[in-house]
Amino acid sequence: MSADVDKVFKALAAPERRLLLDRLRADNGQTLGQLCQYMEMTRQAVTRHLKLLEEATLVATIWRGREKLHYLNPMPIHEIAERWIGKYERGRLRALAELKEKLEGENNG
Amino acid sequence: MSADVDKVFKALAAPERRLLLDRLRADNGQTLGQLCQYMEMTRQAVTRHLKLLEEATLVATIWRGREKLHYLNPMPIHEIAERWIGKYERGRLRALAELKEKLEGENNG
DNA sequence: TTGACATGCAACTAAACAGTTGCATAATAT
DNA sequence: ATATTATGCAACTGTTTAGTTGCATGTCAA
Repeated sequence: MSADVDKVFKALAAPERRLLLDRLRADNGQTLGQLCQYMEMTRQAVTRHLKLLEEATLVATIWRGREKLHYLNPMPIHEIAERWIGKYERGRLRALAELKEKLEGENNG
Repeated sequence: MSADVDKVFKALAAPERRLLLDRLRADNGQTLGQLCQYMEMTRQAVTRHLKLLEEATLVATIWRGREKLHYLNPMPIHEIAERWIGKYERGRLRALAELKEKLEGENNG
């Protein structure tokens, strides 16, 4: 059901791929050709980035004739926010206070 | 103020580094030696992972004598949740519905 | 049915990354 | 003072990743 967390994190690690997601968020259902317009690299390179996004299930595709439409799937990002980042949000202030105290204490002592 | 987003995403991309963060979350302020116990690699390799986490400001360190203490800084994760993931959460259901509709439509048509 | 177009697939290259080994330095303990 | 401990730094290696070029395939339009 949920995409492999590691694939999602790895897919999100490259700014080029985050840009592709941003473009789909702004205008969903774009073709490869359209997405290439924003990218400073060959079509084939863009294809690879999209493949990684697809394998992380961050993007789903549909063929329409000879065109391939790309759709954003926000679920994996949602799941990371819920399950992984949420874990770090709980106790965030505690950790921050602890960190601040330590840093200040060591500097003065 | 806020860490470079790209560094944070890249730092989070490796499961080894996420494990280190998990260990610090469970027990903050550990030394390099302690952190090495959880990792199946040399001390020097762990040092590099910690360096990347530190450069992403996900970890802050203090020297205590010859020991280096490592503290989790949850702020960058918080900021990513707020500024980046939040952007995708807004309109999440819209995007999901749109995706579902497209997928089903094309399969039947 | 031919030409243009949208895309896929594969081989290659260059750069980035993760890990190793070996040696150096500084703090602690005896 | 000396040995031990905790760590840093640098060179090297193997693997992964990002990008390129070239060619193949299928769809659409004239």
